[in-house]
Parts: sequence; C-alpha cells; structure tokens
Amino acid sequence: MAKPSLHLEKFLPYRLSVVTNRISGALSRHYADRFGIGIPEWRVIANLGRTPGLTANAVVERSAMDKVTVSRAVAALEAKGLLTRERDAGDKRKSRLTLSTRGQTVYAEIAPLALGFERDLLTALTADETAQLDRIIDKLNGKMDGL
Amino acid sequence: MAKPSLHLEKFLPYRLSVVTNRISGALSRHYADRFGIGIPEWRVIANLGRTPGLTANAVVERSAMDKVTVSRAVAALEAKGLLTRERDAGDKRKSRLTLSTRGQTVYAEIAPLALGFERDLLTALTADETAQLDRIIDKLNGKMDGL
DNA sequence: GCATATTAGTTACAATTGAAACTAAATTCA
DNA sequence: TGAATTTAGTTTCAATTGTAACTAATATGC
Repeated sequence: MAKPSLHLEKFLPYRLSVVTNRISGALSRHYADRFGIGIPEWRVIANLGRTPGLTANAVVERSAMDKVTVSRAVAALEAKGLLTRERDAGDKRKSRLTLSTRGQTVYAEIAPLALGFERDLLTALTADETAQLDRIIDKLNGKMDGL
Repeated sequence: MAKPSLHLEKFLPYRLSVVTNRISGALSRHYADRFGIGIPEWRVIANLGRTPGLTANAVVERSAMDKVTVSRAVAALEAKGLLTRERDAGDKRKSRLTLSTRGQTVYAEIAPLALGFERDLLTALTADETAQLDRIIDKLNGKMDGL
C-alpha cells in the first residue's frame, strides 16, 4: 500500500484557504482597520448601502454570515450611529435596517477603496482568467450545495 | 458622481471567502471532528506525516499558520500522545517533532479521507479548470507577495 | 569576551466567533 | 379560538484565535 502522500502545498482546500486569508487580511487592513470597522460590520454596511431597509435576517441570507455575527454587527453599527433600526409595523419581530447619513458616508468612502483593491488584485489575472475564476467559484459552490 | 455600487455577490474577495469557508467547514466536519482534531492540529500532522523531524518553526513556514497556533497545536498533539518532541542537540531552542505510532495511524487514516474529499470536490471541475484554478491561485499569491 | 540583537517557542490577555438556549412575535392547524 | 410550532433576533457561554510581552538560547559585532 502506497503512502497516502498528502502534500499540503498541493491540496486545494488548503491552497484556497491560504490565499483567501491573505486577501481578506490585506483587505481588512486596507479599509476596515482604518475606519474602526470589522469585516462583519463592513459586510452589513455593504448590503445596506446597496439595499436599504433589509432586515437582519435578509442580511444573513445574502451574506452567508452567521445570525449571531450579524446581530452583533448591527448592534455595534447602531451604537456607532451608522445605522438605524425601525420596527416593522406588520411584523414586530423584524426591524428594518437603514444606514444613517454617517453610515452612508462611510459606505461611500470605503466602497471605492474596496473596488480599487479588487481591481488591483485582478491585474494579476487576464480577463479570461478572471472570468474562469468566477465560473469555477460558482461550480464549487454548486458542488458544496450538494454537500 | 455615480454610486460606488459594490455588490458583495460579485466582489471577488468576498466570493472567495464564502466558498473557501464552506469547503473548509465541510472538510473539518468530514475528518477533524470525527477524530477530535482541529484544523491546525491536522495541518501539523499533515506536515510531519510527510516530513518527520521538522521543528515547530519549519511547520510555521510551510503551513502559513501563526507561530502561536502551531505552538498550541503541537502542545495539544503531544498531550494526546500523537507526537513527540526531541530537543535538538546542536540548538537547544529547537525541538524536532515526530509523529508517534498513533500519530502516524491518524495520519494514515485521515489523509485518504482528505484526498477523497478533494477528488470529489474536483469532480465539479474539468481537468482544464482544475489546472486553471491552480495557476490562478499561484498568480494571486504572487500578487499578494507584492502586497 | 561581553554586550546587543536575533531566533525558537511559550504565556498572558483580549477580541472574535459560533453553538445552544432563550425571548417575543407570528403562524399553523385542530 | 387556542395550543403547538416556527421565525426573528438576542444573550450566554465556552472555544479559537492573534497581538504583544516574555523566556531562553544562539549569533553578531566591537
């Protein structure tokens, strides 16, 4: 029986994890730190920036973040005055979340930085590779859906 | 001035993060949980399984894990009797790490599971896409090297 | 040769995180 | 209707993690 020979440097889940963590870390240093905002908070802002009035649960569904993580991020953003909650009249369990003026300012400042970072990152790839990567990620996600 | 329009669903760092976390999570459930071994511990085992006698620091360099993470994983594995430390005669700061017989058994059991998971995951991609993904990851890592 | 700097690894501490249990509101169905 | 279930969101608790400070050993430079 041959040795299993699992070489981490060639093991895809590991390789993905390393490169992803490097990218997320750099990105977080780039903007989040500078604005005193963590990644979950930033993701909430990004969602509300594009789609005001979402409930916390809608953010959970869109962002693939944990319920608890979103709950805390929302509380933190509210405490910082970056968003407001408004109880839904029809269903009092829900709150509609909206960026405050200051929240919108933060979004307007960070979003271009994030997009700039992405653009810079993608200079490493050809247009074709970028498209490939997108398709590959979709396929991997599809595979993960089927567990 | 146009809206910044950062759509998370199309933002590469975010997409990478989601798919990677899904994969890592599934993998961890697959093997690590079942053997009572966390991801950092598993990575140390994988390194020592292929290359016995590494120092903790060598594992850090190869695995891109944090120093502290490795230190703790090594301590945990030693406590579980899965590896042994031997002080380096020439440089007493270093310890040579080697899997115990039981550690080798764990490696021999988990490695094929991990490789099988990877193989299954890659059925979602064509051979060509797999090769592309490998190249793309290398390119992104190269870009990150240049910060 | 001795003071200084560097390296290997650990410890202490604080922040982040998620699972599980919980509250409150809404829905189901008998 | 009203008891049982489900859903939105929060809180509690324990585990994981990284930063910074530390110890001990080696290497460097004057």
